[in-house]
Amino acid sequence: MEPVNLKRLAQELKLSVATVSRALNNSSSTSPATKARVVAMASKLKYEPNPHASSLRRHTSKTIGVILPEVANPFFSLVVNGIEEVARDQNYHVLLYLTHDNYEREVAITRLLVGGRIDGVLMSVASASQDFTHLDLLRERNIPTVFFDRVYDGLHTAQVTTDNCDSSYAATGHLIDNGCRTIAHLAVSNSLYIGRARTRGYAAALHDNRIPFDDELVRYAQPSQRQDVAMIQGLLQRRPDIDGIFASVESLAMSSYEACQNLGLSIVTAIKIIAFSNLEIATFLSPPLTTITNQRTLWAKPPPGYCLTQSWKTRRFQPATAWN
Amino acid sequence: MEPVNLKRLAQELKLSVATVSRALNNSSSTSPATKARVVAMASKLKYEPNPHASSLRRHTSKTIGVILPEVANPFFSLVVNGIEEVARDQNYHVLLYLTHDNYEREVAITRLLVGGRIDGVLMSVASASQDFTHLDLLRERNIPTVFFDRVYDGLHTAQVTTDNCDSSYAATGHLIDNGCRTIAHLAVSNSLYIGRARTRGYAAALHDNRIPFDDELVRYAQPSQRQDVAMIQGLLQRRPDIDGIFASVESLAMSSYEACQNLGLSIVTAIKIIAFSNLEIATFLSPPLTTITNQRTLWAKPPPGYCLTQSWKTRRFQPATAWN
DNA sequence: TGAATCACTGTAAACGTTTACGTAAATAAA
DNA sequence: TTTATTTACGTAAACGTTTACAGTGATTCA
Repeated sequence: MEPVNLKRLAQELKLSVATVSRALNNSSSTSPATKARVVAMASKLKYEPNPHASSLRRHTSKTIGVILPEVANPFFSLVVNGIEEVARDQNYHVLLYLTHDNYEREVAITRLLVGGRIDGVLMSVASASQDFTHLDLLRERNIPTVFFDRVYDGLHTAQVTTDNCDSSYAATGHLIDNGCRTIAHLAVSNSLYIGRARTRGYAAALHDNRIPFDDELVRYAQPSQRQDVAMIQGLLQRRPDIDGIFASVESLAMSSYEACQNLGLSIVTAIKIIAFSNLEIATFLSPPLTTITNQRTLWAKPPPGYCLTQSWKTRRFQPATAWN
Repeated sequence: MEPVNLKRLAQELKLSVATVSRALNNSSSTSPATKARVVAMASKLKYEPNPHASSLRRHTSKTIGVILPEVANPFFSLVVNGIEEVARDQNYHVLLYLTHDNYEREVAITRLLVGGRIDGVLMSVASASQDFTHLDLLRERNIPTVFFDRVYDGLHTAQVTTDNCDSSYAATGHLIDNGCRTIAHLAVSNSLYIGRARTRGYAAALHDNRIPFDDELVRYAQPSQRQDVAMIQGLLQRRPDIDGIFASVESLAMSSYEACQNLGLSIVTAIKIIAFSNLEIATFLSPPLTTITNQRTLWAKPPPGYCLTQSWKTRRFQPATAWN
């Protein structure tokens, strides 16, 4: 079985490979007649160009790499959906890599991508990352990079993020307005800009309401969900005065639900929970979870240059809960 | 700025390109001394091989294409997680494509992949597909293909699926055992094997319990979630005798929750709902949703040849609900 | 000593495309 | 008609890697 490539088409049509190639890329200097013959034969033999040959020659792959912590998470699911959709519309391909918040994995993946496999990178940094030198390689090799959500502010590139500090301030304030006085903050990482921003908003809200900042109340995500639950249970047992939880990611909210259930603590009555989340079915949770939702924003056109910070709008307090 | 490729390394080391290539692929016939020199220089210059050149030459890309209806869905999220993990372990790359259950999209994507971009395809067929000729192209071009969950039984390849008929029989039986007599079945598609199998199990359970099969009670998913809710509301209003719903996918269960809420119908008391679902937080739903869970199975080794049907285990009735 | 083997390296072709350049015929301008 | 221009196509090189093959010393064996 002969392969279907340009050479094959050329033989079949008694033309040169170059002419066939030009005809298919509807270059200007090809006669309409042969162009028609070529496309007819191409569709007859179901010709599909070999992308590796083309990428090698053109130095572009029409492929973008997407590096995420995980995909089993409503927020990142939405992100992947959006990325794939836009990519497909532009005839781009999406290579997906998951770090599972593992630093070594992130480094290994980044290294893989600098060989020319992709034309650009979309990335949400792993929360376990402390050292970001591996990301500098992306700029050294001139690979356009956009950070989103969990951004790395060290590299001077485009980034897409929410107004984390502001939203966290509002979320914490919302708990305070509803009577909470001892509010735990469950954070992802303090080496990431996003983590620091959310903690900053939390602290600012406490300060403006004359509530002392208590270091013991700020806890960080563990490597596994199981450990998260244990950590939260421990915290709630050590500090029975806690009457509010501000979770900076959805999974920590769910772990809080589980911890409260295990301890027999009534959510809403005893402890109110608010979280950054994109869970569509938050209303059907028992009790409904108050969420801060990252709204999807569409870029009408690419940003001018690569050093712009675009932020998501966040819609606050979605949906209505039992206590607000 | 000179590019970092084999030629560059060869110049730097005063060796031929071939020797450098052999040293890096630790071929047998290279002296340990030069091999060491080469890898040292490669890591110094942060050399990464160009995958397109390599793929072109080797006729393999170490890349698999994954074609899914969507990713914003706990089941497919889990699937993507698993695929990416195994792929990364084997040094493979994952190209992700989403069909959004759109037939034309699926055809277009399939065509894209036959040009040699990928070494194999993992696919869950779009529910809107009626015609499967586009999939035959995959076999014509000898592209290894594995269908999962929403399988296409026309092509004689490996497929991974749940014991749909059996699980549906059990799920429907579970509703009947709990007193339901008028059970609606919300299905995805009847052109897909999976859809037919699930409906078959539903019908068999009715039959074995001497409940007549009622065509009006079998409804199919609509293009949008909003329309699903409207469809279910319509059904429930037309047929107030419905006391059970068997949803063949999670989103239809969630739409049922919404429909019941809109109509003021009490789930559990008035209507019991059971669904295929991988929603981890199903217990936290109000009321908890009874689910049939697709358990993840690991293939210890690839199947012998490509015409084996491997099935998932399904764990039934997870988690415990208020009514069972 | 000569032939045979071995370890290592270089030469060159190939993978399938794209594209600068050359060339021939056809057309336009003189 | 001759000359310039255009149109359409072919030739060949390039992209970066792999690999069959050949070549070169060095070592081994007879």
